[in-house]
Amino acid sequence: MAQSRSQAQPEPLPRSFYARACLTVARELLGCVLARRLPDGMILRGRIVETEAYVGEEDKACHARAGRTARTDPLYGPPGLAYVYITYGMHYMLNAVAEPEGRPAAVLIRAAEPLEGMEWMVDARGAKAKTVSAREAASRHVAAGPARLTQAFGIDLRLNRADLRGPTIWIEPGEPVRDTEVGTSARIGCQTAAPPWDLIPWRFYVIGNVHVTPGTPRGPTTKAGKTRSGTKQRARP
DNA sequence: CCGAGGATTATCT
DNA sequence: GATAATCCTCGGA
Repeated sequence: MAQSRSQAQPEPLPRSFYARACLTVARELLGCVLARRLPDGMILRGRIVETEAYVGEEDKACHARAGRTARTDPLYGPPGLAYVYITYGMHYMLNAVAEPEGRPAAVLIRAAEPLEGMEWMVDARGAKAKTVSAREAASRHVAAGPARLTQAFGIDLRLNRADLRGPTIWIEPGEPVRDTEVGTSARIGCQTAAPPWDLIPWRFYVIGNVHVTPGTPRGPTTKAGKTRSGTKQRARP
Protein backbone atom coordinates (compact mmCIF):
# COMPACT_ATOMS: atom_id res chain seq x y z
CA MET A 1 0.00 0.00 0.00
CA ALA A 2 3.00 2.28 0.21
CA GLN A 3 3.28 2.48 -3.55
CA SER A 4 0.46 5.00 -4.04
CA ARG A 5 1.33 7.11 -1.01
CA SER A 6 4.14 9.09 -2.59
CA GLN A 7 2.17 12.37 -2.57
CA ALA A 8 0.57 14.12 0.39
CA GLN A 9 -3.19 14.58 0.10
CA PRO A 10 -4.26 18.24 -0.20
CA GLU A 11 -6.52 19.44 2.59
CA PRO A 12 -10.16 19.76 1.53
CA LEU A 13 -11.48 23.31 1.14
CA PRO A 14 -12.54 24.62 4.57
CA ARG A 15 -16.08 25.58 5.51
CA SER A 16 -15.08 29.26 5.30
CA PHE A 17 -14.53 28.81 1.55
CA TYR A 18 -18.23 28.09 1.09
CA ALA A 19 -19.50 30.64 3.61
CA ARG A 20 -18.96 33.49 1.14
CA ALA A 21 -21.15 35.00 -1.62
CA CYS A 22 -22.49 32.20 -3.80
CA LEU A 23 -21.24 33.84 -7.00
CA THR A 24 -17.73 34.01 -5.57
CA VAL A 25 -17.86 30.37 -4.56
CA ALA A 26 -19.14 29.35 -8.01
CA ARG A 27 -16.36 31.26 -9.72
CA GLU A 28 -13.63 30.00 -7.43
CA LEU A 29 -14.69 26.37 -7.58
CA LEU A 30 -13.45 26.39 -11.19
CA GLY A 31 -10.10 24.59 -11.19
CA CYS A 32 -10.72 22.92 -7.84
CA VAL A 33 -10.66 19.14 -7.66
CA LEU A 34 -13.74 17.08 -6.85
CA ALA A 35 -12.76 13.86 -5.07
CA ARG A 36 -14.78 10.82 -4.12
CA ARG A 37 -14.00 7.71 -2.14
CA LEU A 38 -16.07 4.75 -3.27
CA PRO A 39 -17.34 2.12 -0.83
CA ASP A 40 -14.54 -0.20 -1.95
CA GLY A 41 -11.92 2.45 -1.18
CA MET A 42 -11.16 3.55 -4.72
CA ILE A 43 -10.56 7.28 -5.20
CA LEU A 44 -11.96 9.28 -8.12
CA ARG A 45 -10.82 12.78 -9.01
CA GLY A 46 -11.84 15.45 -11.51
CA ARG A 47 -11.10 19.12 -12.12
CA ILE A 48 -14.22 21.27 -11.96
CA VAL A 49 -14.71 23.21 -15.21
CA GLU A 50 -18.35 24.36 -15.05
CA THR A 51 -20.60 25.65 -12.25
CA GLU A 52 -23.82 27.59 -11.68
CA ALA A 53 -24.99 29.71 -8.76
CA TYR A 54 -28.52 29.55 -7.30
CA VAL A 55 -29.14 32.16 -4.65
CA GLY A 56 -32.03 32.93 -2.34
CA GLU A 57 -35.80 32.61 -2.35
CA GLU A 58 -35.94 35.61 -4.69
CA ASP A 59 -34.06 33.69 -7.38
CA LYS A 60 -36.93 32.14 -9.35
CA ALA A 61 -34.63 29.45 -10.75
CA CYS A 62 -33.46 28.37 -7.30
CA HIS A 63 -35.31 25.56 -5.55
CA ALA A 64 -35.55 27.82 -2.50
CA ARG A 65 -38.16 29.86 -4.41
CA ALA A 66 -40.64 27.40 -2.85
CA GLY A 67 -39.37 28.27 0.60
CA ARG A 68 -38.00 25.88 3.16
CA THR A 69 -39.40 22.39 2.52
CA ALA A 70 -38.20 18.87 3.21
CA ARG A 71 -36.35 18.92 -0.07
CA THR A 72 -34.83 22.41 0.10
CA ASP A 73 -33.86 22.23 3.75
CA PRO A 74 -30.17 21.52 3.06
CA LEU A 75 -29.93 24.82 1.15
CA TYR A 76 -30.56 26.68 4.39
CA GLY A 77 -28.07 24.65 6.36
CA PRO A 78 -24.38 25.15 7.05
CA PRO A 79 -22.19 25.90 4.02
CA GLY A 80 -19.91 23.20 2.68
CA LEU A 81 -22.50 20.43 2.66
CA ALA A 82 -23.64 18.58 -0.45
CA TYR A 83 -27.16 19.15 -1.75
CA VAL A 84 -28.17 16.27 -4.01
CA TYR A 85 -31.58 15.99 -5.66
CA ILE A 86 -33.29 14.18 -8.53
CA THR A 87 -34.50 15.95 -11.64
CA TYR A 88 -36.48 14.68 -14.61
CA GLY A 89 -37.34 11.68 -12.47
CA MET A 90 -33.99 10.04 -13.12
CA HIS A 91 -30.93 12.29 -12.84
CA TYR A 92 -28.96 13.25 -9.73
CA MET A 93 -27.54 16.76 -9.42
CA LEU A 94 -24.64 17.64 -7.13
CA ASN A 95 -24.50 21.04 -5.42
CA ALA A 96 -22.27 22.67 -2.83
CA VAL A 97 -24.25 24.64 -0.24
CA ALA A 98 -22.93 28.21 0.01
CA GLU A 99 -23.42 31.47 1.92
CA PRO A 100 -23.77 31.66 5.72
CA GLU A 101 -26.21 29.29 7.40
CA GLY A 102 -29.82 30.46 7.09
CA ARG A 103 -29.37 31.98 3.63
CA PRO A 104 -30.44 29.42 0.99
CA ALA A 105 -27.84 29.12 -1.78
CA ALA A 106 -25.88 26.49 -3.64
CA VAL A 107 -23.46 25.96 -6.49
CA LEU A 108 -24.39 23.32 -9.05
CA ILE A 109 -21.31 21.35 -10.10
CA ARG A 110 -22.00 20.87 -13.81
CA ALA A 111 -18.87 19.38 -15.30
CA ALA A 112 -15.40 18.06 -14.51
CA GLU A 113 -12.30 16.97 -16.37
CA PRO A 114 -11.41 13.44 -15.21
CA LEU A 115 -8.02 13.16 -13.48
CA GLU A 116 -8.10 9.86 -11.61
CA GLY A 117 -10.25 6.76 -11.83
CA MET A 118 -11.19 7.30 -15.47
CA GLU A 119 -11.70 3.59 -16.07
CA TRP A 120 -14.25 3.29 -13.30
CA MET A 121 -16.04 6.44 -14.50
CA VAL A 122 -16.34 5.20 -18.05
CA ASP A 123 -17.57 1.89 -16.77
CA ALA A 124 -20.14 3.49 -14.48
CA ARG A 125 -21.53 5.42 -17.42
CA GLY A 126 -21.01 2.86 -20.13
CA ALA A 127 -22.98 0.32 -18.12
CA LYS A 128 -26.17 2.02 -19.20
CA ALA A 129 -25.05 2.41 -22.80
CA LYS A 130 -26.14 -0.46 -25.03
CA THR A 131 -24.42 0.28 -28.31
CA VAL A 132 -20.71 0.60 -29.05
CA SER A 133 -21.05 4.19 -30.21
CA ALA A 134 -22.86 4.99 -26.98
CA ARG A 135 -19.95 3.57 -25.02
CA GLU A 136 -17.49 5.71 -26.95
CA ALA A 137 -19.61 8.79 -26.36
CA ALA A 138 -19.68 7.89 -22.68
CA SER A 139 -15.90 7.95 -22.48
CA ARG A 140 -15.64 11.23 -24.36
CA HIS A 141 -18.10 13.04 -22.09
CA VAL A 142 -17.60 11.13 -18.85
CA ALA A 143 -18.38 14.04 -16.58
CA ALA A 144 -19.41 16.73 -19.08
CA GLY A 145 -22.83 17.64 -17.72
CA PRO A 146 -24.41 17.60 -14.24
CA ALA A 147 -26.11 14.20 -14.56
CA ARG A 148 -23.13 12.63 -16.33
CA LEU A 149 -20.89 13.91 -13.54
CA THR A 150 -22.95 12.28 -10.78
CA GLN A 151 -23.02 9.01 -12.71
CA ALA A 152 -19.27 9.12 -13.26
CA PHE A 153 -18.59 9.83 -9.58
CA GLY A 154 -21.11 7.34 -8.23
CA ILE A 155 -23.16 10.06 -6.55
CA ASP A 156 -26.78 9.53 -5.52
CA LEU A 157 -29.26 10.68 -2.86
CA ARG A 158 -27.30 8.99 -0.11
CA LEU A 159 -24.79 11.84 -0.42
CA ASN A 160 -27.40 14.52 0.21
CA ARG A 161 -26.18 16.55 3.22
CA ALA A 162 -22.75 14.90 3.11
CA ASP A 163 -19.90 17.07 4.39
CA LEU A 164 -17.78 18.27 1.47
CA ARG A 165 -14.68 17.92 3.61
CA GLY A 166 -14.84 14.15 3.47
CA PRO A 167 -14.52 11.29 4.04
CA THR A 168 -16.71 10.01 1.17
CA ILE A 169 -16.72 13.16 -0.96
CA TRP A 170 -14.66 16.36 -0.82
CA ILE A 171 -13.23 19.21 -2.88
CA GLU A 172 -9.54 20.11 -2.91
CA PRO A 173 -7.92 23.37 -3.99
CA GLY A 174 -6.51 23.25 -7.51
CA GLU A 175 -4.52 25.29 -9.97
CA PRO A 176 -6.35 28.66 -10.01
CA VAL A 177 -8.18 29.58 -13.22
CA ARG A 178 -7.41 33.12 -14.45
CA ASP A 179 -10.21 35.61 -15.14
CA THR A 180 -9.32 35.61 -18.83
CA GLU A 181 -10.09 31.89 -18.94
CA VAL A 182 -13.51 32.23 -17.31
CA GLY A 183 -16.64 32.54 -19.43
CA THR A 184 -20.16 33.26 -18.18
CA SER A 185 -23.63 32.65 -19.56
CA ALA A 186 -27.24 32.26 -18.53
CA ARG A 187 -27.87 29.14 -16.47
CA ILE A 188 -28.74 26.06 -18.50
CA GLY A 189 -32.26 24.67 -18.40
CA CYS A 190 -33.75 27.71 -16.65
CA GLN A 191 -35.62 29.21 -19.57
CA THR A 192 -38.98 29.02 -17.81
CA ALA A 193 -37.82 30.98 -14.76
CA ALA A 194 -39.27 34.49 -14.46
CA PRO A 195 -37.06 37.32 -15.79
CA PRO A 196 -34.38 38.31 -15.04
CA TRP A 197 -33.59 34.95 -13.48
CA ASP A 198 -33.84 33.12 -16.80
CA LEU A 199 -31.02 35.12 -18.36
CA ILE A 200 -28.86 36.32 -15.50
CA PRO A 201 -25.27 35.16 -16.23
CA TRP A 202 -24.68 33.01 -13.19
CA ARG A 203 -23.05 30.13 -15.04
CA PHE A 204 -19.24 29.93 -15.01
CA TYR A 205 -17.00 27.76 -17.15
CA VAL A 206 -13.41 27.35 -18.33
CA ILE A 207 -13.34 28.86 -21.82
CA GLY A 208 -12.78 26.32 -24.57
CA ASN A 209 -12.47 23.36 -22.21
CA VAL A 210 -13.56 20.16 -23.92
CA HIS A 211 -15.23 18.84 -20.77
CA VAL A 212 -17.76 21.66 -20.52
CA THR A 213 -21.30 20.41 -21.28
CA PRO A 214 -21.66 19.89 -25.06
CA GLY A 215 -24.30 22.02 -26.73
CA THR A 216 -23.90 24.85 -24.24
CA PRO A 217 -21.90 28.08 -24.58
CA ARG A 218 -18.23 27.49 -23.90
CA GLY A 219 -16.58 30.35 -25.78
CA PRO A 220 -15.59 33.81 -24.51
CA THR A 221 -18.42 36.10 -23.47
CA THR A 222 -18.74 39.22 -25.61
CA LYS A 223 -19.70 42.66 -24.34
CA ALA A 224 -23.19 42.14 -25.75
CA GLY A 225 -23.54 39.07 -23.63
CA LYS A 226 -23.47 36.80 -26.64
CA THR A 227 -20.88 34.14 -27.20
CA ARG A 228 -18.54 33.75 -30.14
CA SER A 229 -18.05 30.04 -30.41
CA GLY A 230 -19.16 26.67 -29.22
CA THR A 231 -22.68 27.92 -28.74
CA LYS A 232 -26.13 26.86 -29.60
CA GLN A 233 -28.66 29.61 -30.16
CA ARG A 234 -31.73 29.01 -28.12
CA ALA A 235 -34.32 31.59 -29.08
CA ARG A 236 -37.95 31.79 -28.00
CA PRO A 237 -38.21 31.71 -24.22
C1' DC B 1 -22.74 18.51 -37.25
C1' DC B 2 -28.03 19.60 -35.64
C1' DG B 3 -32.93 19.19 -33.92
C1' DA B 4 -36.92 16.36 -32.26
C1' DG B 5 -38.93 13.28 -29.06
C1' DG B 6 -39.02 10.02 -25.24
C1' DA B 7 -37.64 8.34 -20.66
C1' DT B 8 -39.33 8.46 -15.73
C1' DT B 9 -40.77 10.09 -10.90
C1' DA B 10 -40.17 13.39 -6.79
C1' DT B 11 -42.04 17.57 -5.79
C1' DC B 12 -45.10 21.29 -5.65
C1' DT B 13 -49.79 23.54 -7.17
C1' DG C 1 -52.09 17.18 -12.56
C1' DA C 2 -47.87 19.60 -14.42
C1' DT C 3 -43.31 20.35 -14.29
C1' DA C 4 -38.42 19.54 -14.07
C1' DA C 5 -30.90 23.01 -12.63
C1' DT C 6 -31.07 16.27 -18.30
C1' DC C 7 -29.48 12.78 -21.39
C1' DC C 8 -29.85 9.45 -25.04
C1' DT C 9 -31.28 7.89 -29.55
C1' DC C 10 -32.55 8.53 -33.98
C1' DG C 11 -33.20 10.79 -38.47
C1' DG C 12 -31.45 14.28 -41.66
C1' DA C 13 -27.62 17.42 -43.67
